[in-house]
Amino acid sequence: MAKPDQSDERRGQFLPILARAFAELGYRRATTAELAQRCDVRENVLYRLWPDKKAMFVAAIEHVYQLSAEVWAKLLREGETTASPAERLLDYESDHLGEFGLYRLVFAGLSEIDDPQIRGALRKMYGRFHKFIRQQIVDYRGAESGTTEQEAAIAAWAVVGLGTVANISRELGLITAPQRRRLIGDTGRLLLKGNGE
Amino acid sequence: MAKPDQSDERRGQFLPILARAFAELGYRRATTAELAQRCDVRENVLYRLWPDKKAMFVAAIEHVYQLSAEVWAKLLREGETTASPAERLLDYESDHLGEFGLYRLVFAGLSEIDDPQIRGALRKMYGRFHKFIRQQIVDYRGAESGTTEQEAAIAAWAVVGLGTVANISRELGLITAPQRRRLIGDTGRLLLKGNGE
DNA sequence: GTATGTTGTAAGTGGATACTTACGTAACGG
DNA sequence: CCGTTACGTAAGTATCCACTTACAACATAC
Repeated sequence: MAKPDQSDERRGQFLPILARAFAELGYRRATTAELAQRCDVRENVLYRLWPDKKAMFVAAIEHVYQLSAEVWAKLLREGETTASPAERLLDYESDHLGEFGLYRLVFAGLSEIDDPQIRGALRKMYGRFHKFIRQQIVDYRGAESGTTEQEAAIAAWAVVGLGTVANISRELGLITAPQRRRLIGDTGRLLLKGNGE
Repeated sequence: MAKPDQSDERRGQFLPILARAFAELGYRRATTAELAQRCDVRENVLYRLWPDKKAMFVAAIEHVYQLSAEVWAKLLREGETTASPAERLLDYESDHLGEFGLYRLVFAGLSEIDDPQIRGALRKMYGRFHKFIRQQIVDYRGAESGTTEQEAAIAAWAVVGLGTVANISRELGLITAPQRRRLIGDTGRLLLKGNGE
């Protein structure tokens, strides 16, 4: 009887813009007025698509994680024989670390960590990220290495820490690009292998 | 001619309270009204001690870093012979990780990273933290190991990442206390040793 | 004692901000 | 073609917050 609901399409259209705004400005400074302006609409248009600002932020985190996950999955599928999948991931991130601004969204979220919804979104995101890396470690080491789930999980957290500190030190201008590449590439391989037995 | 200026004492008295407030609430949500209430004074009393809210935050970061640094220095001085200083630090942090809330202040600061003053304070803090750890690594490995400054610096960043991710995953409830201890203790030792040669 | 500067109390201000309401318009289905 | 519903624009509101101002009480140096 009336115009068909195109809310989903519009959400998909605005999400990259919202994600970029939150990544650039942080949660508080990304005001709803600013968000609307960047989307080239009025504020209430955004409020028709999401119940509140928090929901926009949570959706942005989801969106950016999906983007990263797709890139990694593609990287794993396009199997070159020169290196193991895990090493290919490391080499890729050595050069493209955080290109979607995922970490800046995480930083923005961490300062709102007391909010249950934001906390939940971060938990989910970190949980999936960690699980993905842990699987890569298990695959890399192979069944005969005797690596326990526990050991792989801990090594995976260390790798996540590597990515996090690489982003922080880059944001603060405390590390050069070659150092960052060595940090991820070399230290990443060290963590990948583990302590040998 | 008048009352002597006791500003320094008062700043010292308020700083721990401010640091705790910023750590608990984050930068934006720690309003000046809240800060004043926790210090049991009016807002303008704080504004007589610091020019603005940013200066209070920067001072809080300094304060908390000093606290942590003093604890570590004491730990190094009280030399037990059972383990190397670096290992003692790791073991200590395995149990007392982030007890002064330094990381929560860092998270609060990271979302305000575009502000030059806050960025500067974080830079300084991270720089000194990293330098301290790097020195521990150099001392641990010894001159005969052939470890370059570069290698020690990169390993030190990895250790900082370990602490960072340990705090994040703890905040998000994604890691248990024993796992955290192994993450810092075991993986910390792996990074301390490096790749063997 | 008194001039001088410090400390405490109380109230306020200007601006920002998340979110809402009201209303005109246009597109689709029957 | 017409009723229903989505969509766009504009204005508004209530609240919050960093920071200020005005002023009284008080302690010290001389």
